[in-house]
Amino acid sequence: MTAEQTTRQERKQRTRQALVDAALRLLIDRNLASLSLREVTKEAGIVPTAFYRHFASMDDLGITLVDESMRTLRGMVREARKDRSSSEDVITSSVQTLYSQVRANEDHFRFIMRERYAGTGRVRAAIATELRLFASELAVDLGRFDEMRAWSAEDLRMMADLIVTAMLGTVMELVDVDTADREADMEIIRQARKRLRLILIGVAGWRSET
Amino acid sequence: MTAEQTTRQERKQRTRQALVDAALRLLIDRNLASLSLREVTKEAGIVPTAFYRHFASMDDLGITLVDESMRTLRGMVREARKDRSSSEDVITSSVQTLYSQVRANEDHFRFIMRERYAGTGRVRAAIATELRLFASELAVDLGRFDEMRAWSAEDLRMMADLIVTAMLGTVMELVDVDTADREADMEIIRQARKRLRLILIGVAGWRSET
DNA sequence: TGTACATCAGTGAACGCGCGTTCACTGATGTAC
DNA sequence: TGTACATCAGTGAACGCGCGTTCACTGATGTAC
Repeated sequence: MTAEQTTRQERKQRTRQALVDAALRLLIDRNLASLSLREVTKEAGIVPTAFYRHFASMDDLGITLVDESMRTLRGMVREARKDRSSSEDVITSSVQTLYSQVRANEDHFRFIMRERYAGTGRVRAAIATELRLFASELAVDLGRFDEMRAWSAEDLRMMADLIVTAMLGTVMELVDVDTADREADMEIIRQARKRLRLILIGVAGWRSET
Repeated sequence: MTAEQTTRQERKQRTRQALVDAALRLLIDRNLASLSLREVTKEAGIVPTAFYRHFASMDDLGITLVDESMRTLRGMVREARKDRSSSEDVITSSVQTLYSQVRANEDHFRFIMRERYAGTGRVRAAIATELRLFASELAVDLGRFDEMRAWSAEDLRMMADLIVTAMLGTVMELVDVDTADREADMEIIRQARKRLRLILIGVAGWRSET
């Protein structure tokens, strides 16, 4: 009734997002390779042929999903940096940030975890590249801590990989569809903290061989 | 020419194995959900309808693949126990065992890594159960070391999970199809050793909170 | 503001294809006598 | 050893279905004058 005008461009963008969201919804308990173009368009409420107005192929949509999900992941790190400066316990605040970010963007995290190894071709490669970049940034961050200022780049990188792997393990536990028991969340968080703590003790005692 | 008699039962078993092997071959760069019954039978050299003489469904074949692959994994641990007693360096011998076992059974390890998160329903559940069992056994093993005799069951379990996760990460690196550069193997092994060493330093310094 | 034309997101019919599954069958192997 | 019948792994035709993709279309929005 009010004069809200939506441009053709705006509505196209909205349909495109509807396709992305529909795909993420359908990917909750499936993987990309088993998802058909027709299913996605049906879920999004458009006709199959209209898909091509937005993506060249399902593979193309997959890349878009990687991009969008990775933006969420990077947003999490930004969030973690903020929280870290406001708290004294690095472990507790990092795990807490991880938890709230995962819960707020379950679909994105689940998609990345699932396609990381299962994905084919470009999608898998895109995730691998992004995660490598992600670990590199973390390594740089770690190098700023007093305890690790003297570490070699390689050791920092190993350390970052270990943390990323442990964190992704926690993400998987949180995002697992079969474990819908939300009361178990606190237990998962507790384990995540313990795991990080053990790694940090290892770090404190680390003397490189090389 | 020589009187080699093969029973009907033997030949049936052989065809069944041909189906399993065909599936593993096709799963090198795909996941189970995207594999069709007709593709498997074609690769195995039989007619599609004959599939049902051996498996009730593709899901059923999937469970068989999990069983067979997990037998390989358990075989690896048995091998590791043997090697360990003959060497003084636990880390070096364990990683060496892991390496040779992965290289000798690439298809099995790749299948497990891929379907661990990507798999649907029964297959995914079967892998999760087997890996949990696997970590439990490792926890018991760890409890026998002098340094960890006083550890709580929970701490031992966390420790085992951390090791399993790190090891599976190494397996994935080794088994990755995109990284066909076999000269990089030694580098992966070196990193795996470093990672384990850092974890063990953490263990040495560990004092439980609870 | 009004008109005439261009753009283009979404439609709907149609295509050929591979899919899982059914069914009646074949013919070699196994078994009973 | 020889015969008659039973078993059953593998065959091949047939089915209905959902798939990705093509194409000509519609009608609302955008643009030029």
